[in-house]
Order: sequence, then structure tokens, then C-alpha cells
Amino acid sequence: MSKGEKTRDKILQKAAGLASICGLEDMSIGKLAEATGLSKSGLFAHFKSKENLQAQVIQWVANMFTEEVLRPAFREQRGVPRIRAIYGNWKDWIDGESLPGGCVMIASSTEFDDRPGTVRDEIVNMMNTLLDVLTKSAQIAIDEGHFRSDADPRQFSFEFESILHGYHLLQRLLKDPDASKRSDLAMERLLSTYEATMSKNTEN
Amino acid sequence: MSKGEKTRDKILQKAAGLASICGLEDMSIGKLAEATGLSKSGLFAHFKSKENLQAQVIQWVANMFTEEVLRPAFREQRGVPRIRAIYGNWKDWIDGESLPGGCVMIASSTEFDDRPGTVRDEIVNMMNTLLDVLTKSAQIAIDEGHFRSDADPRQFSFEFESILHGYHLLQRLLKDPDASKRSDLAMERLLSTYEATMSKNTEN
DNA sequence: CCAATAATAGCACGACCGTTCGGTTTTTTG
DNA sequence: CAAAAAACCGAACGGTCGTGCTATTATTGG
Repeated sequence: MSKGEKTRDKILQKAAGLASICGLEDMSIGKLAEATGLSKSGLFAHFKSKENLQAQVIQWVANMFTEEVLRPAFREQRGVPRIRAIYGNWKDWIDGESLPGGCVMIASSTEFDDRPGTVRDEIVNMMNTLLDVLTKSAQIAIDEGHFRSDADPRQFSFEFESILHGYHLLQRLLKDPDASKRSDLAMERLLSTYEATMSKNTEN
Repeated sequence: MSKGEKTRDKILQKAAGLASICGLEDMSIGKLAEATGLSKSGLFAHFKSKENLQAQVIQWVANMFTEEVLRPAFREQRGVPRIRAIYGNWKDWIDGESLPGGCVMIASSTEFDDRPGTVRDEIVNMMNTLLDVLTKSAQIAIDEGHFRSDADPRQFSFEFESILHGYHLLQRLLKDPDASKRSDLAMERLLSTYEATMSKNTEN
């Protein structure tokens, strides 16, 4: 890894943290330069525009999310255990274990939903990929016999995602001490609806 | 209503629309002045700071939400019909029937969750009030015998809110043509879990 | 209708924004 | 080790930001 790539990575790391707190748009080149110890123009040279910087931050965050939330979960058993692992890791991610300001993807989803451009496209792509992973995981749970065979994997991914958004609200904005409990209960209700009944399990 | 109050209201109306699109922070005094036809300083005089303007926008939006989503729903029958009405009206609200950029409350929830100050306090207060209304509506559904007597109204409000956040994501960011269907199915699943079984209904 | 008051405009300010450019340092390469 | 290339800095640019002033216009109450 060359010098340039190394500093570029350091910049993106700081940028992701900054963006998680104040948003992608309010993350300015000046603040970021100060946070990294670089000059404004020196930093800017790595990205040819702010829009490009924002897009790369999104990609960087998506990679980090894959690494810290998805990949560890995919070492768990296929089906429901893996889904539970994704859920738990994502909650930790929202709590700010990796980025101080919580989930950049959830935040940028509402920040850029009405702003056409490269950044929005990147966020849409990232979010669709994530939903596809969740859908695929639900399909695996069906194949494993954990979920009912007539379950709708896409519908599951929607409801799964919704719960995490709700958790984000209670935990980060409202700081509700019951946030985790509320979220867990919702997830249990979701899983129990999709899980094969015991009588159906005996079919296997 | 005096002249000042009238123009202040017009400003807040435009401001809410602008904020729904580009966020509360990126809604600048200059843009807002141009949109309303006022001068920057003339507009500024109505609010003594931008922070105060933002806080008043939140209050204005909360009032509008009450008027367009909650109040019509409260003309419906107590219990589940009322809850369904809130759900339907809120979906229309998110679709942008009232504000072009969708639900300001959902957007500002993630925009200000890490920014202490008056604006954040206002958003927290608004969101808590909203969740309280939902909780109370669930409690009424219990009292009416629509929901099981051992149902948790607060838990219901969390899951209800979560679904709307999920809908916001699919509808406004991803523009998923199935957004409404996904959301409706989730809401049906939520209601059916909480609804009293028919055998329990015969107790009455 | 006139005086008191409120509403609005014009202008200027310092600060920060994203961006460009030319020069200097550092790294990489042959 | 020298030459080529990459990385980085400092200064400056036109703009916009939020926010004060002062003056002028419009509204209101007696």
C-alpha cells in the first residue's frame, strides 16, 4: 500500500466518524483537515470533489459494516442463528462501537433521499445490497427448515430492517433505557412468526 | 392575527417544505428568504437566531402532523379502526402530500440525534409525545377489547413506529414499488399479534 | 389622523465553504 | 543516486453562511 493510499484510508476513517456525528453534508473539508492534521488543499487533492469524498465515505462505511456486522455473523450456523448474529452485531454497530455517531447508513438514508446525485446512488446501492443480504439470509433459513416454507424472505428483510431503524430512534435520539428490550421483543415476535411450527418441524 | 404573525406563519410553511427536502441544517436563511420573497435580514428579524428558527419549524411541523395525521384519525372509532387510520394518514404524510420532502420528524430524528441543543430537545419532545399518543391508542384498543388484555401498549408503539420508518426508507429512498404492500403486511402482522383471539372476544 | 410601534430592507462584518493553482517537499522508480 | 512522480502545503478566489446595525416603510392603537 503506497503512502497516498494509506493517508487516504486514514482520511476516510476520520471522515466516517465525523459524518456519523454531523452528517455527510455538514462534514466539511476544513473540519476534516483539522481532524487529520492535513492541510485543506492536501486533503482535497485525494478526492477531486466533495461529492466524490462523500461517495467514498459511503463505500468505506459499507465495507466496515460488512466487516464488523455481516462477516462475523456469517461464521455462525446458517439460518436463524446467523440472522440473530446479524441482529446483535448491528445493534452494537448502532450503539457506536465502531463509529461514534451510530449508523451512517440509516442516517444518510434520510439525509439524501431527496438529493439526486452520485452520493444518493451510492447509498441506494448500499441499502439494496444490505436488504438483499437479509433476504438471502431469510431464504437460507427457509431452506434449513427454520422458517416456514411459505415465508416471504423479502418481507422478512423489510421487517428486520424496520426494527433496526426503530432501535436507532429509541437508542440514539430518545436514549430510552428500554430500547434494547423493545427491539429484542420485536425481533422475537418477528422470528416466531416466521419460524416453522414444531409440528411442521417434525415433517423433516 | 397581526401582520407579523401572518408572515411568520408563511415563512414557517416554506421553511418546513424546504427542511423536508434538504434538512433542518442545510435550510439556510438565504434560500428561505428567496423562497418567501423577503430580505434576509427582514426574515431573520422574526426569529432571533437560526437555532430558534429551526426549533419553531419543528413545532410547526408537529402541529401540522397533529392536524393532518392524528386529528382526522381521532374521528374514527376508538381502538383498532383509529390505529388503522393513524397508519394510513401517516403513510400519506410520508408520501409527501403535505410536505414535499416527506416526514421531517423521521429525517430530523437522525439529523440531530448527536447534536445537543434546543432543536434536539424539541425533536425529542415531539417524538416522545408521538409515541405517547400511539401508546395511549394501543391502551384504548385494549380497553375496547380489540387487543389482548395482556398486550404491552408501549411495545406496540415501538413496533408501529418502526414500520413507518421502514416504509419511509423503501418509499422515499429506494422508491420500491412494493413499499406500500410491504408496510401493510407488516402492519397486519403487528395488529394480528396484538388483536384478541376470537375465543377471547366471546368473553365479552 | 397622528403618534407609537412593528415590520422589513439595505448594507456590512467576519467566518467558513469548496475549489484552484503554483511551489515545495517527499516518495517511488529506473 | 538521480530523475520522475506523487504527495502535500500556503495562499487566494468567489460564494454563502449567520448575524448585527441603521434607516425606511407599513401597521396599529388612541
